[in-house]
Order: sequence, then structure tokens, then C-alpha cells
Amino acid sequence: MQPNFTVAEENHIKAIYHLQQLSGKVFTNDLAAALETRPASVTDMLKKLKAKKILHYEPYQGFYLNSEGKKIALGIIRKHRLWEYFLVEKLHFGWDEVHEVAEQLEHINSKKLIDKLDAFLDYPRFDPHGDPIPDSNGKMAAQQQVNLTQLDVNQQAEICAVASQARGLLELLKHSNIGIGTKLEIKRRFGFDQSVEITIKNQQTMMLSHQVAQALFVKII
Amino acid sequence: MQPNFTVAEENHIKAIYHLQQLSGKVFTNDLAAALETRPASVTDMLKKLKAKKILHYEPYQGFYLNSEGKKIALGIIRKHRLWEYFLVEKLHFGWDEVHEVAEQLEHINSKKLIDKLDAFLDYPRFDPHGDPIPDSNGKMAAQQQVNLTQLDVNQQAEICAVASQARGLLELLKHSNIGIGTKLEIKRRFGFDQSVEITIKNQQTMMLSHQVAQALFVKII
DNA sequence: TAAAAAATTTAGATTTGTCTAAATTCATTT
DNA sequence: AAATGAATTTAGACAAATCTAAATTTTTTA
Repeated sequence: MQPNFTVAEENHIKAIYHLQQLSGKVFTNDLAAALETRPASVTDMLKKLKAKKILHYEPYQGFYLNSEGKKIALGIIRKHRLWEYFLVEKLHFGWDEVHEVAEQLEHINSKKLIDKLDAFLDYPRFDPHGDPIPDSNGKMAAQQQVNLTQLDVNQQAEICAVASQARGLLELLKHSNIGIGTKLEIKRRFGFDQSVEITIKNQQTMMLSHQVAQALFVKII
Repeated sequence: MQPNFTVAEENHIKAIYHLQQLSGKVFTNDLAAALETRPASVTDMLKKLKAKKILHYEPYQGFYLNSEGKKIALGIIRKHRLWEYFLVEKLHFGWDEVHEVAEQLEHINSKKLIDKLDAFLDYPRFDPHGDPIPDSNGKMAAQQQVNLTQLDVNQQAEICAVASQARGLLELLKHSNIGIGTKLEIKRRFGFDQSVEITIKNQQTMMLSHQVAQALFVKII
């Protein structure tokens, strides 16, 4: 039987998972920044997660979830993404307003609930941001997505995921009429600041900063 | 703006609300028993709720929610019962297995979520146990229900609510094939232990103890 | 490679929610 | 009306999750 984890522990586990996907190993300051907490608080939590045997951790040397820890992280991510799908598809939330609520719902503890929710939603494979939803065994589809910064001029693409959940970004995108499913074409690149000019829906032209372009993942059409 | 309440505070508020519905005033030991906690812990919490101005409380004299407190309690009850309805109607949970999950879901904090859920469920007025669901203003339909202990011999009735959420009771009822909607007739009463003999669905006859009968609410047919 | 800077951990404190044991207050009863 | 007993509160403790400030370790750099 899996031990129970507190909400604080689960939040740390999920954030470690996402960070270690990028580079394999995670460091105290980065995790503290991601969780908007302090490095000292992270250290405290690392000791607890190590004691619960889900984390490789040597003081000063970084840390990462072991396979048990990754399983737990995938369970939380499964819940988060299924709830997001539910909120958008059934309750008609906008895709940009589900994150906060899903952050709460992901901590509800009931395997039966989540498996029945999965069935009710007809086993969706991607959430409203285009991220794959793990199945009840932790398996999920690969993202076949390309970062917008990697496209060539004149290439056409459709946005299928927004990588960052940062509040300001979602506002900017909404203001610019950019969302999941938006079709666009790369018009020009500026080496100076790595910004990019795009046309959306074959009419409106706009500039995106490198930071914004980096957060956008697309399928090439 | 309503202040935020912790999960522990919300659990106390809800339990106080239910107890004060019975007799107007609530006492420390009773609340401790209802929450399966200790009287000293209850006293601590009472001070916090009084400081937040939602509770009338004089040491040693009992306590009760003021109108602000009742509003908050009704908000929690609204969430609990809407989620129960969702679990039974949409996810096909049994009516007797939703309580624990709803106890968690009732603490999710998002007015938008709960109002959208309400709309999605088409504004149900009663939960799967027959209890009325408060609307977004805290109004709810009256229960037109009678306790099974109050029926006369030969009266027929239909079960529409189970008052106690106690685990053992639900098991007993399930075992005995008694649930919401079960039609029954009072056959005999025994003054000795106040037990009652009933026939369900015009065939199976059984005895119910006073404790069980007290937990059952019915509509007279 | 020694000093400075950065990253991390430790030490000690705070808040929340709980507990036990002891003290206090209230109610009952002779 | 004093004594007993029940109910309640107070006092003091603890675990979880956080924090700040100081100490330590690692990394960088001059």
C-alpha cells in the first residue's frame, strides 16, 4: 500500500518531477523558486521525502525522484490533467482559467473517484493545454510537439500546448487572442532579441518575445 | 469579502451547524463526539471561530453559529451535496459510497467551480440521500420527511433520507437491501426496545432496531 | 590556489491543529 | 448549602510546514 502524502509533500513531488524531466537532477534553489518558497523550507521537505524513500538526495549534491517517487508524481499529474479536462469539456471553463482549481482538485484522494472520472470523460489522452494524461498505470502518450522557437520562416503550425502556467503569460496570450488550436505562420525572426513575427488566422500580425515563443508548443501543419 | 477558512475550521463549522439544527445550542462534548476529537481541541477551535466573528460563544455556556456562520455552513453543505449528486448521477457511485469523497471535495474553494457544477447538474434540489441542496444564496427546499419511528403500524412509506452517515449503518442498510427509494410498511412495534418490524417491497420482513429506525426518514405514501 | 560568491543546510522561531493532564466551573443531590 | 460529579477550560506539549538569520559547503574567479 502506498503511504499517504500531505498536500505540501505532493506539491513538492510534482514540482521535482517537472524539473527533473528537464535535466535529470534538481537543485534546492530551483525547486524553491518553482514553488515560491524558501530554500531552507525545501531542504526540510527533502529530508522527509528521503525518509519516505521516494527521493535520491545527498546534501549539497541535488536530488531526484526514484521510480516509486515518479509513480506518485504521475498519479498527481493524472489527477490534475483529468480534472482540467473535466473543467473545460464538461463545465465549460476557459482553458486558461482551470489551473488554480485543478491545483486543488489534484489532491483529492480516491482511486475510485479518479478512475470513474476517467471513464466518464471517455479516457481522454490529452488535457486542454495539450499535455498527455497518464493512464491508471502511469503510461502516457508522447508529446509530438515542437517549440515555436524551432520553426522556420513561412512554416505554418497550430498551437497545441502552453508550457508555462505563469499567470502573466496566460493573460498576455488571451489578450493577443492566442490559444490552443490557434493557427499561425512564422513571418520573420529577429536575431537581436530572438523575437518572432507571426500571423494568426491569416490576418492579424504580431510580435512575440523569445520568452513567449519558448512557452508555446505547436504541431506543424 | 468572506474570510478564508481552513479545512479544520470548515469541518467544525459544518458539524456545529448540524448540531444546532437539532436543539439551537451546541455543547463542547457533543461537538467533540461528532468530530471524533477531544473536548480540549474543540475549545481551542471555538476561540478561533469566535475571533472570526461567526460564532456566539460564552465559556461553559454552549455556542452557536451567528447568521454569518450559518451562511458559511450552508456554502459547505451546498458543495458537499452537489458533489454527492455528481458522484452518483454522473460517475455512477453507489449512494452509500459517496460520503468520504464528498467530505474531501466540499473543501475545494472556487465559487465559479461550484456554480458551474450546479448548472452542469441542472440545479438539483435534493442530494442522493434525499437532503435538500442549498442554492447559491443559501436557500434550500424544506424536507417534508418523517422519521420512521413516528409512523403508525400499517402505514406505508418510502425512504428518502438517511440521517446518519455512520459507516456501520450504511453497511447494515446495504446488507438488508434498504436504500433511498425503498418502499416499506410498518408491521409491528415492540415497546420493549422500541424496535420495529417492517416489510420491504411487500415481501421481505425484517426487524429494525430503534437506532436504525431513527436514522431513516421517509415520505408517507 | 586562496579568496569571494553562490548555493545549501542548520538552528531556532512561528502558526495551526491536535493531544493529555490538571484545574476550574457548573449542575445535582443529599 | 456543601459535596460530589460532570462538563469545560487551561496549561503545556508535539508534529507539520513554514520562515529568517547564521553557518557551512561547493563553485567560481582572480
